[in-house]
Amino acid sequence: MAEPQTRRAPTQKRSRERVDAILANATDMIAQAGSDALRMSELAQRTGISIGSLYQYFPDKSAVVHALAERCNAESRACIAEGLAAVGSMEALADAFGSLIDTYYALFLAEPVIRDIWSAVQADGALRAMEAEESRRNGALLAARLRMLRPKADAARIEATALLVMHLGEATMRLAVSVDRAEGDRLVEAYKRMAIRELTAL
Amino acid sequence: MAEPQTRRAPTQKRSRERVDAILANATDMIAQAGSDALRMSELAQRTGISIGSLYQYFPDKSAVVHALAERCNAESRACIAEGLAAVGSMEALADAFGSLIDTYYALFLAEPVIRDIWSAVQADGALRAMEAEESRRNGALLAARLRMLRPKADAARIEATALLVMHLGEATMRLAVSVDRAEGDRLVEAYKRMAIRELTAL
DNA sequence: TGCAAATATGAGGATTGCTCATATTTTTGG
DNA sequence: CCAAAAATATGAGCAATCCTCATATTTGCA
Repeated sequence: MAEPQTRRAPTQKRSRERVDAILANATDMIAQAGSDALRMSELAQRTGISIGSLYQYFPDKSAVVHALAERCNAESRACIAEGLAAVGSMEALADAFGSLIDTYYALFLAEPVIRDIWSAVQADGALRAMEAEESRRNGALLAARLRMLRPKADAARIEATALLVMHLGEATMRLAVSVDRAEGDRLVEAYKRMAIRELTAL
Repeated sequence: MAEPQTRRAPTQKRSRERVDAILANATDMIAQAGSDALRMSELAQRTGISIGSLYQYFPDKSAVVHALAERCNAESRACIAEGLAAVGSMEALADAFGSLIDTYYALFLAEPVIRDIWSAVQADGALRAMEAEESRRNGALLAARLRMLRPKADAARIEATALLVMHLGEATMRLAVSVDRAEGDRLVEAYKRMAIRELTAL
């Protein structure tokens, strides 16, 4: 573990502010020109620091993208954990899952840059693996609830279903925000129907 | 249309052979070292041609990846078109769809490099858009059949469902080939159940 | 055969991630 | 309060890589 994203732990206040400024500027750049357009030299210039200082905080470009992705992941992880926290029945799970998807979708719509950050992640081999891990973690979260609610069901099947449902949820979001709003809504609705039916059928 | 992937149309036999050799070597390189490791200079060297010649056939690196992806897309497009060709009832559609997925899955398992080519596509902004187009085309193929079989159903909903089912099929494949075989099989089975249920419910 | 068009070549221009020797600022110890 | 040491900042420049273009070679054709 150690320090996967920042080179030196930003202990001083100035350091933390600087890391925040770097990430904010990186987000702006990606939002404005797409994930392909993130240039380390420009990022340093925008932040008002030298290229060397930028590399003092982030060991490489990948780490900047990683940090951005980690923020998104943390946010959605929190959504998921909170949404599933107090679920005690299959009906409650279906409801919770449905509003979870709605929240997640709203988040994607409100922050279109999330999609571009995802693209940036996909462009980097190491980060793709990290993202797969994240998917698996979210699947495990859902699987844990399902095992509680369906103690008789086959554990492996629960595991696979939970992973699939989460993974396809992400895929649906990315598709939904890339089409016009009305169709995006229909896609999300269809996904919710499918997913909830599959979960309750376990 | 014109010539989206090769700079000059390979009219002479030598040219066609050369293009094939380039693509074969590109496939090998991606298979061996991942999609990040495709170097134009190395590709030229392996093929036994100069870097300049390589650029005579492909306007840029993106075009090489595009050509590879186009081959995969053509193959799966053919699968889909063939599989859905003679479908006359909803039951037949369900069957056809099921074995379509099986075929597609087998293709992915047999050619793991397909996944890496997909990664390479994702790493390029323009190619991502191309891939979205492809997804939409496949969705349209399925939607056409569905409109025949369900003339009363809402066209927009059919459209959205078909697109979603196709898109999630691709997402499922990518996930399934990245985990161990037994779990991959379970994921594909779960997806088939979900998708067929959603289609027949239209 | 001889000329024109097509094709091949690879040195080098341009871009960009990243390093490292040096300079500056901050902290610490007396 | 000062000097030494530690931490941080700087940006010229290295290395890797994509791609161009002026030149050389090969091919097709009259």
